Amino acid sequence: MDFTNELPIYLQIINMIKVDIVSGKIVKGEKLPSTRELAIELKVNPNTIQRVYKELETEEICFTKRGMGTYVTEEDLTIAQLKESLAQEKIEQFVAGMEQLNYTIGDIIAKLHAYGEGKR
Amino acid sequence: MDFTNELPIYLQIINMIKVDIVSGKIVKGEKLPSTRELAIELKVNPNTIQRVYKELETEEICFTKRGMGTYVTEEDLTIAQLKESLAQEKIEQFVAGMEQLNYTIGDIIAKLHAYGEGKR
Amino acid sequence: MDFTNELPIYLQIINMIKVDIVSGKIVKGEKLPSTRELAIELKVNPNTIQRVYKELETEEICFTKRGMGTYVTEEDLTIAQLKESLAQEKIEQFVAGMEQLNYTIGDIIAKLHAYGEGKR
Amino acid sequence: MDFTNELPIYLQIINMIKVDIVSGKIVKGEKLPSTRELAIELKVNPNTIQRVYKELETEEICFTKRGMGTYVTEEDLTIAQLKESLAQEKIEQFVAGMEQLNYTIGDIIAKLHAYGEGKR
DNA sequence: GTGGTCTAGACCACT
DNA sequence: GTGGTCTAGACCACC
Repeated sequence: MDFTNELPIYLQIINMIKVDIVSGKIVKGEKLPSTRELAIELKVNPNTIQRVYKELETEEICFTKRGMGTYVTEEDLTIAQLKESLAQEKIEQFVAGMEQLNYTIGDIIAKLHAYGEGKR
Repeated sequence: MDFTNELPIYLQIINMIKVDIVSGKIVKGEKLPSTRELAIELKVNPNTIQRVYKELETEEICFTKRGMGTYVTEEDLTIAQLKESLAQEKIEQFVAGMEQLNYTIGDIIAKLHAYGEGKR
Repeated sequence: MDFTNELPIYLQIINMIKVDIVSGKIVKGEKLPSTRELAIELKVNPNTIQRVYKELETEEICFTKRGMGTYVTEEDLTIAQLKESLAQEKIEQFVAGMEQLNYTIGDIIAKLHAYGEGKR
Repeated sequence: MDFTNELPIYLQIINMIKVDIVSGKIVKGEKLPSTRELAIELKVNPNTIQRVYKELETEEICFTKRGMGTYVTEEDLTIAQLKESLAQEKIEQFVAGMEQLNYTIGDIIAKLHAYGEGKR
């Protein structure tokens, strides 16, 4: 795990954790590593992880038990919404990029069908 | 125009020019700015632009007339192939990202349909 | 201005600014002091003010122009909602405290009427 | 029970006991815990409780029987006055806070009516 | 000059 | 041990 300079480290870590939650690599209710642990693992300052966890908490993706640690929300709905919003973001970026190349949505869907056939 | 550090600047410029060609912002046969001109415009070292033009020539997307400048290819087919390869790259990245979120290709196509409906 | 230890300093500052906005001491669109300025004025670390401004921004009470400063939102509605929520919070605390003393809401209103008369 | 640093601990305890008396949680004539007992329960120095009881005696809210302990006054009037003064204090703080938000007494009463309706 | 990010290290409250 | 807050000081991008 290393960090490109384009995006703030803390946002990259947030995104990484979100993907892990949505993909099921981290399940609902699971305890996240302690701030110090994760800081060492990712070779960043504990304050950076602290910021990550705090942001995830204000987005209600995680919650905290004082003195116990930080945990992924128990709410399936929240996780489902998170998945939706991450997907929506990717779709918008993708479609915008393709439209820049003069593809219409119809074109894009056609190409995806072809791509799906190709992989089979 | 500014450059993120993730990708070498020259690759970012190459990509920018490719998109402009495919999208029709720069048309076939059109003259590109001189290396010095473009270097100043993008606040970049002229050598970087040299490298860009050389690479575009190697890919047969541009050609150079000695003493006259660098021009976009006249070949529609080359441009069409370029468009294809750029699109293919975007698709692969997009699908990979969505699969990381546990979406299948079928899911993705369905969501794109919905997205297309939503924009109409 | 000094800070009691009960509440984190940054929350106290946030609240102070919110009250100033709601009361009209700071008007919509107005520029807030720079992080460094306010830090010196309140004898606090600039990072603490940074945290304050960031939080106010995520609550959409302020917005930031990079290199220009932090400004109060232009949205009257947001400010009105802020006023509502601050008032609501105070009311709930007050009523809870009074109910602890065995006053009903009816009692409370009666006492407030009397208090209003008394001040006149 | 824990104590914020804003107010001297002994004043916080005094207030806690006053509320318990006014709310009826402790009834008139009832014996209060011994200083040592209460000190242990609240994890506080016994001298602090001594001071609390002494102050409550000065205010004639409690009285002491040598060798028997400290008791809540038998006077209904004293308790009623205590209730009044606690309520008055809360009202003043509340109204001051609301006026800081540009609410008039009329506004406040209207909002309390609405709040009462909402809870019903 | 402005805000934004990050590190280093400290102290606190809670379990 | 956990997270929460705060200070000090650094470097960056933008204006």
